Amino acid sequence: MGRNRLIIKRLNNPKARQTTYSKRKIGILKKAKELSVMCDVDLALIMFSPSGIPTLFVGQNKRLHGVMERLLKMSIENREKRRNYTVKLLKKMYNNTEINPRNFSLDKAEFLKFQQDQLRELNEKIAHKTKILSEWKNPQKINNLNQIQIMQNHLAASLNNIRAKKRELIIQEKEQQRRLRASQINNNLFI
Amino acid sequence: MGRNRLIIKRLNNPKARQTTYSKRKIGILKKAKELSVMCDVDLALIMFSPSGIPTLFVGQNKRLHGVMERLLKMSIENREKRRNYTVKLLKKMYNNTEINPRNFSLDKAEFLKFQQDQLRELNEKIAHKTKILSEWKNPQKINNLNQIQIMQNHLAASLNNIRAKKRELIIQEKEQQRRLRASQINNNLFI
DNA sequence: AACTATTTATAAGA
DNA sequence: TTCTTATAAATAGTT
Repeated sequence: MGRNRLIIKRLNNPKARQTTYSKRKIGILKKAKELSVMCDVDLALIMFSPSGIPTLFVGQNKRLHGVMERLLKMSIENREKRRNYTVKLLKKMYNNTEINPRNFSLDKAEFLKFQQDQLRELNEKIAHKTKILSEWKNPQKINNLNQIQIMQNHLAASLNNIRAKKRELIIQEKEQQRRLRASQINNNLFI
Repeated sequence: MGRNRLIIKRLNNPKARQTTYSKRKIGILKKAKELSVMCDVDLALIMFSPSGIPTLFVGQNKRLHGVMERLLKMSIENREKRRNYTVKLLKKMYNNTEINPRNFSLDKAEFLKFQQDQLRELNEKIAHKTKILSEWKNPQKINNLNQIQIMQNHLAASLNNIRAKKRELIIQEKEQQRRLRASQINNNLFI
């Protein structure tokens, strides 16, 4: 394209490489955007520049978004941490039985099923917590008189507690300001 | 481009959308390949066609490969079809250079990893919800004065709401009892 | 960062 | 889908 026809191979001149990257990056991002809009396509594009700066485009669907963003943030050192986290999680799932992370491919089929159960269970937990949270945020939605009484008592207690905490924090803040002023006065003595 | 200038917006005609996707997909894959080769760039591109068929390109560095493959597993049941399709497409792009299909195969072990990621994500969500819930249950644990004020207002409002709801429920209950008595009296007339 | 001669991509038609 | 071709768009080299 342009003044010359290029053969597609690695540009050896670093300056030319960077320049071409800058230009073509804009080009391909535009293409990605056009494609995702015109054809209503779920699309993700991620690039790491020659100098290591990442560029990300995600079109339409947000399901890809989280994954891509995590990928983007994931630096090499995090990757190790992440692996350790996964191993820890697996251990937990196996009731703290010691497992060799390199060996858990033995009973794949069964483990797959086990994981599916775990996923289902976690999803149920989330749904439950979401429900409870919504009751805390909008307690008037509760329809049972006993539960309402319990919640009312709790809310009243919480309100008292939080007021106390607030007073405490305000006193702390004033005390801090007093000390600050005192130290400033002391400093002035030595000027 | 081509015979006409198009405005970049969603093509409403499904046939045109599919056709344009087919053409532009080849185009953007070529661009991705060129960019990754010429500029020695780590690049990944994933698309889901209007009909749901995923296409993947990963350039240069293999680091991205695993993550991108896991993305593809979102529709693991279409695996064989997709694999053949992608290989065919790539062969075409690269002048029938042989491609090792192994690079595009997705097996149980990899799906397992994908599930692990999902598990991790769900666990993070649960942890987050648990934290928020604990703040609702014990608001005095919050240590930020602004947040405390917000929470206090919310608690006070909730308390009012729940008291109103309680009164409402009590009135409803009394009304119900009154009706019950009334109907019993009516019934007695016919005994 | 702009320009422009050329190459490349692609919309429409077959 | 595939090919053809007129035309729009991208971009290599230059300033």
